[in-house]
Amino acid sequence: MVKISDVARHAGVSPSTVSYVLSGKRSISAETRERVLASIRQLGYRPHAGARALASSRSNVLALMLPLRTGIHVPVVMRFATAVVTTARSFDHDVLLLTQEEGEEGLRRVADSALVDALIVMDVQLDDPRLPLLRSLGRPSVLIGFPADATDLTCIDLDFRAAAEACLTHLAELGHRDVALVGSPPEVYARRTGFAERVAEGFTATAERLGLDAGFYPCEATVEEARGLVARLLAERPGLTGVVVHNEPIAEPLVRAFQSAGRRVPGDLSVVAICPDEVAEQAEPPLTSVAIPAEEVGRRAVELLMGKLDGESVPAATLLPPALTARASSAAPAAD
Amino acid sequence: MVKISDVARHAGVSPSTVSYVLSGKRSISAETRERVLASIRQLGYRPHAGARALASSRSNVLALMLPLRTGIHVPVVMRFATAVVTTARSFDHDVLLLTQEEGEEGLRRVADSALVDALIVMDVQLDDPRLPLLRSLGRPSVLIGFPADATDLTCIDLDFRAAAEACLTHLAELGHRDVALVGSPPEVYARRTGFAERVAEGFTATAERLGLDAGFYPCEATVEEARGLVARLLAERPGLTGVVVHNEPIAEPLVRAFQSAGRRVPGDLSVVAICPDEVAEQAEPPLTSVAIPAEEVGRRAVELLMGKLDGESVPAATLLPPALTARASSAAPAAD
DNA sequence: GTGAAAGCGCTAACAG
DNA sequence: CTGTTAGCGCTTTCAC
Repeated sequence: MVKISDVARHAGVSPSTVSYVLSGKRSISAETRERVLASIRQLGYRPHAGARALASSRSNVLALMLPLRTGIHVPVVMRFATAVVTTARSFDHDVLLLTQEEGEEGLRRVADSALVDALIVMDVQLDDPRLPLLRSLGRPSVLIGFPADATDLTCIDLDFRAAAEACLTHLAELGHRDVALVGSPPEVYARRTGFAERVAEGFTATAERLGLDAGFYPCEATVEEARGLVARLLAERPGLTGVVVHNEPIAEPLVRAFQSAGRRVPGDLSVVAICPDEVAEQAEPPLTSVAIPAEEVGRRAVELLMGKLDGESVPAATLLPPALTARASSAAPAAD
Repeated sequence: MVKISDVARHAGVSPSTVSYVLSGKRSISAETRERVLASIRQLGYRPHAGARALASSRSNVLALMLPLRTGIHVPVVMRFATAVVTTARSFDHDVLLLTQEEGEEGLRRVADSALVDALIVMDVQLDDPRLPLLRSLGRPSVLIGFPADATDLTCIDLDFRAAAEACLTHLAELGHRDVALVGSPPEVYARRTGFAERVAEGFTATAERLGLDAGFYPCEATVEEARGLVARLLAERPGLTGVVVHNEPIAEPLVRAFQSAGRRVPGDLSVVAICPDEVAEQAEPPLTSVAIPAEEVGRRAVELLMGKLDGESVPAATLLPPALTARASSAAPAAD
């Protein structure tokens, strides 16, 4: 293994000079720098990560804890992860993958052992058991999602309340008066997942403000449950003309079920989804939707973390504004 | 930060004794061990990962390089990843996430800097540019998938050739004589992905052996392409009664398209898929399928790697036998 | 069964 | 602008 002293000898300088060339923490004459860089290249030198972490108390590794539980849409998680890794690399950091199952103990382990410098956690519950730990860890962290009490924490997410509002406003502007929210599976609400609740709140509040007839229906993410719910909706709410879906896997099955029941989409029933753009675009018909900006959330989570690592003060809360894209699944309701 | 010398002082022993208690590399009297462990617990001691890596030249971290390109089914990738992380943890290792985009340079970086002890790479092409690097890296690696030339490499995967054979044998035993393979998108074959080619080979060879009429049809993973292909199949192969699908996203759309064209499944047309069990179970009708054992592949990849790290000699090739589960999408062809 | 001490390879004062 | 040197916290000989 080639080490810093080998490079130093080869370039005719001291080890510290090599170190400073690499870190840029003090100015080096152009010629020495070039000579050192040439030696580094020739010898194929790579600083030893462990030695560097020991000497500098910086590992240049971030922890990313991902959810792998039910009710979470996997492709969205992967897109977050990709954005996090890619952005971390652009800051010369690597990413250590933790599963949600590792819980608080996992976070403590990688933080206390100095394996990572900072942490990103996804799928934050309103009353998440990891919160006290993250506050006391002594290492920067960023939460993707908002807990009930975010004191002393840095959070980022799509503004789900505004997203629900945008969906409903869109339907109301088209003239819909009787609307329903088809939500995530009941277990998601049971464990008090922030984004799911915020959608429900935003929906309810906006419906009230706009004076709409509104109902809220959590739903398992299976085709059968979607069919069952459609049957129920048709029976219970004969005047229903607008549906907001916040449950990726069943968005399309739901449309299918309405069509099987003889309802045209968007002729008789308009559907608006909160889901990734690809899901909305691939659907038949393409769905009007508010996108979940996974890439942007992941990228900005890392940027926030880097700011904190550099000692900057960063905003405690970042709510990304929703963007609604009108597609073929929504239109004015048929005149009675 | 509490360090090993703090623990040593607290327990009234030397640092080396603490180290040996933790590593178990030499025998310690029961009483000292208990005393040391108590001190560790009381002080909340965690060995510094970097210091440990520096002193032992072992980081206890594995690199996992995941594909994020088109034509790959994301949920399957996530299940691999989960299995890898979970298994790695059971061996007291962590997992560093790399994206395929980082390529050879990324692998070299984490290996040469001693950030990781060993590497797992997925989505191996038949002629993968990372192969020479992996051979010369001086660190153990395991490939998920088989390249054309696996000399000096350790590989594991489902036996895709046998999987195709199992599908076709199943159809043949039911009495089908005119069959088709609906394959992955053309780009997957263009970049010579091993598993896709092996399915095609296994299909072709088995069809020949069994004397079946057989055709091979790569297909983009979109609903339109699936519909287009069905139209083509109905026109070109009027006698077709059995289809093997190796393309998760369009398995169900394909069935839908056949049904729209008036073909009953499995009455007129039997469908067998190579896909994860959940996809097969969720489909309507549930699909007879050969499962992709993501969990087992991920777990065993880590086990192989651990064996190599321990200096054991492990099998160079591990081909997991396919398991076909008969479901509602296959039956004997209608009598003419 | 336990301790002392020499590094592991790098960074960051300190010194000039 | 550059060099010298003292650690960073741990593992592992060597010694008893």
